[in-house]
Amino acid sequence: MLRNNCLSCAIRDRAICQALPDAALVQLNQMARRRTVKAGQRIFEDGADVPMVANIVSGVVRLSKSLADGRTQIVGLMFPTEFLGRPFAMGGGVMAEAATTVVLCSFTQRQMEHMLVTHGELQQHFVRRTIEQLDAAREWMLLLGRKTAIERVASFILLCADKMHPEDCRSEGRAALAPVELPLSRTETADFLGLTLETVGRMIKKLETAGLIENHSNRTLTILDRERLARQSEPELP
Amino acid sequence: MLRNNCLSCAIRDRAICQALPDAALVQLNQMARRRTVKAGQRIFEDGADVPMVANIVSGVVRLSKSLADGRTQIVGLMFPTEFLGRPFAMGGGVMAEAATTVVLCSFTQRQMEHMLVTHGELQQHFVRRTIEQLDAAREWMLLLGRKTAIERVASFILLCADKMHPEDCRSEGRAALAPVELPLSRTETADFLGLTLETVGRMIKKLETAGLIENHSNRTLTILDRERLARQSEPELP
DNA sequence: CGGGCAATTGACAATTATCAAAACTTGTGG
DNA sequence: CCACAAGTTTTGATAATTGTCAATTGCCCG
Repeated sequence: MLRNNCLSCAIRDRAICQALPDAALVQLNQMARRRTVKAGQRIFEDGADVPMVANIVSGVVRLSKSLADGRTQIVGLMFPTEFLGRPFAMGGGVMAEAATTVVLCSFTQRQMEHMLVTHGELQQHFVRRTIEQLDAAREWMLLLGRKTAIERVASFILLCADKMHPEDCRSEGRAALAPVELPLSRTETADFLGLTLETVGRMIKKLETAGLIENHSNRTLTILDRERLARQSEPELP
Repeated sequence: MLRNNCLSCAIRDRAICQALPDAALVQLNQMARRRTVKAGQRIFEDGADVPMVANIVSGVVRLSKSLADGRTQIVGLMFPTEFLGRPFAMGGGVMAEAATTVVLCSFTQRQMEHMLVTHGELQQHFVRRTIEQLDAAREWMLLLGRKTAIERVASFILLCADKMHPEDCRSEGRAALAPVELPLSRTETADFLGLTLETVGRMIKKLETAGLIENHSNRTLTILDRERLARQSEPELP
C-alpha cells in the first residue's frame, strides 16, 4: 500500500527522484512521508532526535544562523524541487524554518543514506544539488561582502522572480511579467541581505521611484523593467 | 612504475584518500600528478580545458569571485588535506589561486569521477568534504552579513591559527602559542572579510593595543590571549 | 643602498544603522 | 461587514561605522 504516489508527484522529474526509474520509485514510496509545515514553523533544528531529509514539494524554506546576541543571517532559501538535509553528515549549526507554508516529502536520514548508497545515479544527483547549494552560498558571499544596499535588494528581487517563475527568465525585454511573491517579510529580507529592514524598505522605494518595479501589497511586486533591474543588481563591464 | 608514493604521502590519512585501503592506492598512484604552484599563480579558472581536481598537500589556496567593476570577494580558503575541485559538476564561477606556494596532488576530473563511482567510501568522504565546505561558506555568510569589522578580523586570525596549528586549539588558556602565519596580504584579507585594507589594518592594531595579539612582520603575529580574542570574534550570551 | 610594492596613518565623506513615531496591513470577533 | 488590535512597514532625523583619498612610512630584494 502506497502512502503517496511518487509516480504522479508534482516534482517527480525535477527533484533528485528524477534519477530513479519508475521501478525504483516503489521503494521510495514506502519510505516517503508527506508533511505540511505552516509558515514560521521550525522544520528542523541542529541535533534533532531523528535526523531527517526532505524534498521540498511546495513553498519556501529558509536556513538561518545566529550569533548569541540575536543577530541573524539567513544563509539559504530553498525552493520547490530542492533537497533539504544532509545525508552522511551532521550538524552545520543551521536552523530550517518554513518561510511560507511548505509541503515536504520527507525521509529519515538513514533511509535516504540507504537509497543513495544503493542507487548510484541518485547519489550523483545529490552531489550535484549539494554543489549547487555551495555555489549559491558563494554567490551570496559576494553579495554580502561586496554589493551595495541597492544592488543587494535588486539581486534579491531577481532571485525571487527567477525561482518562482523560471519561465520568465527567458522571455525578452519588458513584456508584462507576472507579479513576484516575496517569500520573506522585511525583517527576514534584511536578515538575508545583511541589512536593516529600514534600508531594505528605502531601497525598494528607490527602485519603485526609478520605475524599475511596482510595489503592490507588502509582499507582492511587479518587475517593470527586468533589464535595468538586472543592471542595478550588479555593475556592467566598462 | 609509480610517479608518486601515496603510501608515504604526508596527508595519506587526512585527505579523502584515507577512505581507501592500501591496496586501492596503487590505482590512485597511477593517476596522481604532483604539482607545485607558486604564490599568486592561478590554479584553475572556470571552464578550463582539462577540468581537474586535487588534494592540497601543502600551502593555502584561495577561491574568489568578482564583479565586473573589480570588486572581489574571497569565498573560500583551502588548507592542506582539503579537496579542491568538483567532480560531477562544472563551473561555479570561482577562480582558484595559490595564496602561498602550494603543492597539489592532482587528477583529471574524469579520473576522479571514476574513482568515486568505483569506491563507495571515497564517494562518501567526498560528500562529507563538500558539506564541510558548505558549512564553512555559511559560517562566513554570517560573518559577512552580521559581524562588525573587529569581530571579522578576530575571527580571521582565529581561523588561520586553527587551520595552521590544529594542536593549539586544545591547549588551555594563555600558554605560549606558536606564531600565526597569515596566508593573505592586507588586500586579500580585506577581500576575504568584506572590508577595506585600511579597516583591516586598523582593527589589527586595535587588537594589538588591547593586548590580545602581537604583530610581528606583516604576515606574522602571535596570539597573546586566545580566550579574549575568541570573545572578540563573536558576542557571548548575556 | 636604493627602488618598489605593501602597510600605516590621518582627515574627511558617505553609506548604512539606530531610534522614534506615524501610517498602513492583516486578521479577528462582534 | 465593520471596528479594532497587533504586527509590519514606512518615514524622518540623527549617529556611527566603515569607506575613500592622499601622504608617509616601512619592508623586502635585487
